[in-house]
Amino acid sequence: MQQSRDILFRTLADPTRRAIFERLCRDGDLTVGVLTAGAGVSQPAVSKHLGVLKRAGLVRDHQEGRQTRYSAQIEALAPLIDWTKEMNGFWQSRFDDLEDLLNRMDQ
Amino acid sequence: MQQSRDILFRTLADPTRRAIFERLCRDGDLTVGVLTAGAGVSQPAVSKHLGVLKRAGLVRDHQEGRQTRYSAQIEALAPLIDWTKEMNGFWQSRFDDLEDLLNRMDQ
DNA sequence: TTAATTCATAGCCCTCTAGTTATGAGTTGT
DNA sequence: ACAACTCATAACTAGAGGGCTATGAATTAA
Repeated sequence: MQQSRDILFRTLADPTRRAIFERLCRDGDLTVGVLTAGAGVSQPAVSKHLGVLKRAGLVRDHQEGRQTRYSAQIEALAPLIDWTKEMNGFWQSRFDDLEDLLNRMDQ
Repeated sequence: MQQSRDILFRTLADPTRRAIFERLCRDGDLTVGVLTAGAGVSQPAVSKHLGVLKRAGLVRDHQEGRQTRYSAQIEALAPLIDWTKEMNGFWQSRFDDLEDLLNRMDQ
């Protein structure tokens, strides 16, 4: 849980990798060759990034002849959204506590 | 913009640093000493993390005698939320395009 | 004034990772 | 069968960054 959250943050921290994921969100189902063309790094580098993304659950792959097509798994972003909500919750709850205190002081 | 998004992701990627930010979201306004006590790393390490968080706009500091109090700036998470929305948007838009195509095929 | 406290900075080390080239495994076309 | 292609893996390098200790600057207490 915390582990997967960690992996997610670390995986998305690299700009090249994040760009690949963004591209897959936009354009759907792409081969390694197509992704390499627009990535600005070598094909092995792209493959490595895709491996990391896959282990984080952010992409899926399936073979199609001699090429591999990758697609984004948007649901894998859920822990990220949960985390921001949690932080907002902490924040809000502290605000509520303050309000409670002020109310009690009114009495 | 893209730059600040990058900085935000990289800043939140480190677990120790993220834990410090989480703590500040929960507990509000804390000194470096208090943060160090629960951080599991040395005080200089904590100070360095706080510096990184500050440059990312995620925390604010103000002097209070010889100690420095830090507090979370929850609004700084906005680019993160925007990004996830953007990814979801791409995803949804592709889904809509597919729907459009299917509708046109119906005619 | 002197001593103690609180934090930031400097300097160093060590690990982790993103990049590269080289190559191999699997697939398609001739 | 052989050549061309698509991608993954191996091996290596360089740089970034997170950790530490040591120390200095500023404030408070004795």
